[in-house]
Amino acid sequence: MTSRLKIPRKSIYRLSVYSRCLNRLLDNHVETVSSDTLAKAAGVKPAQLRKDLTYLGNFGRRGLGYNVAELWQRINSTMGTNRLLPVVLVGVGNLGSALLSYQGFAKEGFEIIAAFDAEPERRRHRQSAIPIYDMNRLGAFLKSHKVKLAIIAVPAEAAQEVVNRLVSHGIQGILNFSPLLLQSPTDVMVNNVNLAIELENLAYFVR
Amino acid sequence: MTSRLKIPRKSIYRLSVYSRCLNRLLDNHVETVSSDTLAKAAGVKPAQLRKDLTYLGNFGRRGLGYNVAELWQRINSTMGTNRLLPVVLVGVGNLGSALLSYQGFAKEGFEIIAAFDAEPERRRHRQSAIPIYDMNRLGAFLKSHKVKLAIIAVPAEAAQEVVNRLVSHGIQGILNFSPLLLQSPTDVMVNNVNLAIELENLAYFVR
DNA sequence: CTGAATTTGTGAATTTTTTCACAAACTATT
DNA sequence: AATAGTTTGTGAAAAAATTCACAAATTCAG
Ligand SMILES: NC(=O)c1ccc[n+]([C@@H]2O[C@H](COP(=O)([O-])OP(=O)(O)OC[C@H]3O[C@@H](n4cnc5c(N)ncnc54)[C@H](O)[C@@H]3O)[C@@H](O)[C@H]2O)c1
Ligand SMILES: NC(=O)c1ccc[n+]([C@@H]2O[C@H](COP(=O)([O-])OP(=O)(O)OC[C@H]3O[C@@H](n4cnc5c(N)ncnc54)[C@H](O)[C@@H]3O)[C@@H](O)[C@H]2O)c1
Repeated sequence: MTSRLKIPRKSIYRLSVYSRCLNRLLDNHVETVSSDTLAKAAGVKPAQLRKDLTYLGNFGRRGLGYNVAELWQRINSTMGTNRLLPVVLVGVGNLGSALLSYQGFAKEGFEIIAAFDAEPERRRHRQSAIPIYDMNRLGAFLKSHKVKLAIIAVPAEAAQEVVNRLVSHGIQGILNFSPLLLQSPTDVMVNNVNLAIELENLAYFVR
Repeated sequence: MTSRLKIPRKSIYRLSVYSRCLNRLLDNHVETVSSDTLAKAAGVKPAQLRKDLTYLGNFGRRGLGYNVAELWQRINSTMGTNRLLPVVLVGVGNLGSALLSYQGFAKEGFEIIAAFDAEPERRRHRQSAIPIYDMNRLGAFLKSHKVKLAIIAVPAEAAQEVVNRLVSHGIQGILNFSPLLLQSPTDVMVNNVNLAIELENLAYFVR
């Protein structure tokens, strides 16, 4: 299938997981993998894995399994994770600083190319190759660089205003850490990471 | 319904969201709210909100809506978020430090009562009311305090080993930040927070 | 080359989740 | 107390997601 088939959101999440499992197989120089083995590693049922993969075409070999390198390649080109994607960060407080100094993003396909804060001077002591700018430079920066994704780690009170500014400057995807439901146009996607809700969920099922 | 009905996982997540919306209504001294209004605030359809609430019993008033205080009370007692829940943190690096200094958890019903790190002395300079212990004190601590939940923010290489230790000392719910799928007994619940996967997801749907 | 053993790909069946749509219950107004 | 207007609660319908189960394709051992 060369046409761009609509892949369900949940499948996209799982494809990311599969890709990470494949990384480890590649590291171990494993050449082929069956849906059974890969599914176990990814924590899903084999039939689901196979169904997910049909969105990318048919390229498994019956009786043998999938070629690890090819599968990896297919998933990553579908997900667009072949190239390093630029991201901006807004809010360099406790959490933002941790994100800034995190080396893992590069390995996972992302690069925070700049950070912004209402009080950048307070943040200057943090040594880092990534520049931290004042918020008044946000518009110009987003205009000159073609960034589509942003992470916001500002206090809840400021989050909606920051979203509005990001949206007005063309940001299309936002990862939000503030524990607040943010309003945004339908063509701008906001993914929320709410640690308290995750903990609450654990607490409920634990008893 | 007084019997403990099984509430679906997705409903539990949404109940957490509703609870947060209700907090704001309480702050504003709003007394009643309709499913329509609350659903809009929570970003769901009214029918879904009502269906979710039926797991808690019937206590809306037709023609009027729900009493905000009562609804809040019912959700929170179902979720067990009336009392402050103790949590331990393992790994006080960049991310763990941010979590430790986060004041927001208390407001959301959780309290990090202790942190553990393989190199606690490196972490001592961080001033905080929360003690940071060496890993060899983990077992004794978990035995004396009755903690069921843990957050792990250690490097990926160490994550599985930490899970094993936590599980062996009776931890039943784990919030995992390492970008790795961890093995655990079926009666121990692990929720993963994987920022790279969230970003990848955004990136895909943004283009 | 043969036959047993694997493993994919996928329609169909099943399960889960969401949405619809409306009677019943209540409010508010006059 | 009658009427008009809301809003819940919920079966039933629809949609979405998962799982089953098996024919077809291929491998592999001898
Ligand atoms: N720290 C955590 O572990 C943690 C955990 C869960 C959720 N969160 C959420 O993440 C967000 C950040 O938390 P934090 O602990 O890093 O907070 P923080 O107060 O340490 O940092 C917030 C930063 O945002 C900057 N800021 C404030 N208003 C701004 C604006 N209008 N524009 C740009 N920058 C602005 C501040 O200068 C500060 O540097 C909060 O919404 C918090 O609720 C944090
Ligand atoms: N920092 C981020 O923004 C970020 C973002 C996404 C994911 N993560 C993940 O979160 C985890 C922590 O990230 P980080 O940046 O804070 O790492 P870090 O290296 O700054 O901190 C890790 C801490 O864990 C401690 N540690 C190591 N081995 C241990 C063990 N066996 N037992 C107990 N403690 C041990 C170390 O002493 C250190 O203090 C990693 O798995 C990382 O991939 C971090």
